Amino acid sequence: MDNYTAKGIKLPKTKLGLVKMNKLLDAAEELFTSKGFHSTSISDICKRADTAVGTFYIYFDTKTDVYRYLMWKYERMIKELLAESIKNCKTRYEMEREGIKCFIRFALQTPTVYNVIWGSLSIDQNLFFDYYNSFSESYTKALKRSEDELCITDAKTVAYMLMGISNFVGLRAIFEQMDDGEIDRIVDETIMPALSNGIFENCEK
Amino acid sequence: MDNYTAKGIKLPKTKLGLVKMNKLLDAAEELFTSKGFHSTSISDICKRADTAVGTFYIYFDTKTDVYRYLMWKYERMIKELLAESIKNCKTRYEMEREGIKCFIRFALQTPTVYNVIWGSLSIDQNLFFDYYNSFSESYTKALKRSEDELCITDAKTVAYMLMGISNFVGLRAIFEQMDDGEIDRIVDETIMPALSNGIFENCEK
DNA sequence: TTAAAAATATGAATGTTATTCATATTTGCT
DNA sequence: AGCAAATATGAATAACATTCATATTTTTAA
Repeated sequence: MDNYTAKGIKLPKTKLGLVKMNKLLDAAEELFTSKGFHSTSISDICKRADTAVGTFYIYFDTKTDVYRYLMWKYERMIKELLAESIKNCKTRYEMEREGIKCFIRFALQTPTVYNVIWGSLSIDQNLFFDYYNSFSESYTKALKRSEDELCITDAKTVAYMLMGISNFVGLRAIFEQMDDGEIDRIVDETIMPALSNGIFENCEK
Repeated sequence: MDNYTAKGIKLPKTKLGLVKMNKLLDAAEELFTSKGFHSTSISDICKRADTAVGTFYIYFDTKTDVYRYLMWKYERMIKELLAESIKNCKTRYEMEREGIKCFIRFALQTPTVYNVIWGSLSIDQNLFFDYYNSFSESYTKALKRSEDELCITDAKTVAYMLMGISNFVGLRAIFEQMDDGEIDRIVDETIMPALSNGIFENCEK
C-alpha cells in the first residue's frame, strides 16, 4: 500500500515533492472553481502547476482523487468554521442564527462547495451519503443537547430541515451575489422569525 | 435554425425518426440514472438504442442536450405532481403540507432526481441555475398569492427555505428508505408544527 | 405508380482527454 | 562522493465526443 492516505493520495517524502503536490492541489482547486471539474483537464492542472502530466499521477491515482481530497477539505473547513462561529453563543437560538449566517457566508465565498459536495453524487454516491450522514449526526446531537430550549420531538428531522434551509438560502445568496449585509438581514428578519414563530398568519408576531 | 427546439434537440419529421429519437432518449435516461452522465458514452446510448453514433447527432447537438431534456422532463413532472397534489386544498397550510408530502414521496420513488438535478452542477451550471430559478419563481408567486394567510415579508427567502426543507427531508427519506406512513408522520408531526409554531421553546404550543 | 427531393442512417475518421510507462533527473543518506 | 530511493518527464495508449462523406429510406408531387 506504500504511502497512500485513505483519499487516493500518495504523500511525498521530500520537500520538492511536497512543493509539487501542493502546487498541483492549488492549481486543481483554482481551475475547478473557474471552469468546473469536468472541463478541467489534467494537462490544464499540470500546465498551471508547471508540472509534467506524469508527476500528477505520482501523487494522485485519478482526477477524482483530487476531487475527493477537496471534499474532505471542505467538510473539515465547514465544521471548524461552524464551531468557531458559535463558540460565544449562550442560547440555541443564537447558535442557530450564527451557524446559519456562517454557512451562508461560507457558501457565498466558496460557491464551489456545492459543485464538490452535490457533484459527488455523479462520482461516488457513498461520498455524498457519508458526508450528509456525518453532518446530520453532529447536528442532531447538538439539537438534543439543547432539548430544553426547543419544542421539538424529532431532532433528526429538524436537523435535516435546518440543513436544507442553510443550503438552499446559501444557494440563493450565490445566485443573487448577496453581500454580508443582505445575509444578515435575511437571517435576522426572515429565517430566525420563521424558526421562532412559524410562517402562518395565526402564529405569534 | 432548421427544426431546433429551445433545448438543443432537433425534432424528427418522419415516423421512423420519431421512433429512433425516442429510443435514444429512453436509452439515455436509463443509462444516466444507472451509471451516471460521465460514465455513459454516446456509443453506450447508441448500442442500447440499436442506433448508429451518427444518428444520435441528427437529433441532439451534444450529450449535454440529452441531459438538458431529461432535466426539463423532471421539472415538468414535479410541477404537475405538485399541482395535482394541492388541487383540493383550501388553505395555504394544507397546500404546504400536501406539497411537501408529494415532493418527498416523489423523491423516494425517484431517487435519481437528485443525481440528475444536483448532478447538473458538474455538467453545466446554467442547467442547475435555470432549474432552481424557475422553481423558486413559481414557489415565490404561490406564496405571494397566499400572503394573507402568512406572516412573512420576504416570500422569496421563504420559498428557498421551504424548497430546502423538502429537498433535505426527501434526502433523508431516501437514506433511511422510509415508507409513506413515516413520511406522513414526519410531515404532520414535525415539519408542519415547526412551520406553524417555530422550533424554540418560547413559541406557541 | 414513379422518380426526384428531403430526411434519415451509417460507421470510419478526427481531435481531445485520462492514464501508463520507460527513462532521466534529483534528493536523502552514509 | 556515491548509491538507492524518490521524483520528474512527455511520448505512447486507449477511450471518448463529435464530424463527415456516403448510403438508405421516406415523402412529395407529377
